[in-house]
Amino acid sequence: MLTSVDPDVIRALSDPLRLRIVNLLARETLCTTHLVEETGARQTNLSNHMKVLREAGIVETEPCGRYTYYRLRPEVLAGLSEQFAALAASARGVGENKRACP
Amino acid sequence: MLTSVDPDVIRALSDPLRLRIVNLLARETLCTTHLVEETGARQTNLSNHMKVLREAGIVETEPCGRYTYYRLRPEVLAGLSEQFAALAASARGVGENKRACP
DNA sequence: CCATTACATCAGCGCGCGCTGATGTGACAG
DNA sequence: CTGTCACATCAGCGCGCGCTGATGTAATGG
Repeated sequence: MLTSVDPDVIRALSDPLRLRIVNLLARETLCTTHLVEETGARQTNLSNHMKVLREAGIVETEPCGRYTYYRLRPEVLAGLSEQFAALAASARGVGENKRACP
Repeated sequence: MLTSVDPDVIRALSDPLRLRIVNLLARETLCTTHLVEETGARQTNLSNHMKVLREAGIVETEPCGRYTYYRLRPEVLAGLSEQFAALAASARGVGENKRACP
C-alpha cells in the first residue's frame, strides 16, 4: 500500500454531525446560516465543526459579504475513495496468507 | 446519493491504533499475539479495539486452537470506497449551485 | 493432574472532545 | 453614526472513550 488512509481526515469525518454537514455540502454550497437551519445545531457548535473540517482540508470557505460559504473539496473525498479501494484490494489478496502461530 | 457513508464504520476507523491494525490486516491474517508484537500495545487494550472493529463489521474472527485470527472483510472497505466516490462525484457536480443568502 | 498461554471481560481512571454561553469583529441597513 | 446580523473565538462543563490492572475461561503442554 503506497499511501495509507489519512487518520486526520477520517477523524474529522468520525463525528455524526460533521458527516451530516458533508452530505449536505455534497448537494449544494451553503453558508453557516443554512447549515444551522438544516441541522438544528447552535451557531457556535457549527462554527467549531466547520473549523475542524476546514483544518482537515475537507472544506474550503468562500466569504461573500457577511456570509461565509462552505464548499467541499472533491479531491479529498476522491483520495479517500482510492485509499479504501486499495485497502480492499489488498485485503482481497490476503486469502490464506496467515502468519504462523508463534 | 443513495447510500451515505456509514457513521459507525467511520467511527470505528477513527482511532489511530485501529487504523494501524486495519493496515496490518490488509497484508496478512494475524492473531492477537502478532498484533501485540507489531503494535506494542497491551493485550487488553488490543482486545478492546478488536471488539470495536468486530462489532463494526470491519473484521471477522477465525478461532484456531487457542489462537484467534482476525481477517478483514474487503466488502466493507470496498463499500466505503464506493460511498466516498459517490460523495466526491456529487461534490464535483455542485459547481456554482449555491443556495441564496436568506 | 497442574502450569502456562491466548484471549475476553470488567471496573476504574484520566483526558480529550463536543456542546454551551459569553464576547469580539466585521459587514450591511437605516 | 447606531443597531443588527453573520460568524469566529474563548472559557468552562460534562460525558464518552481509550488505556490499564485484575480476573475469568478455555486450550495446550508437561
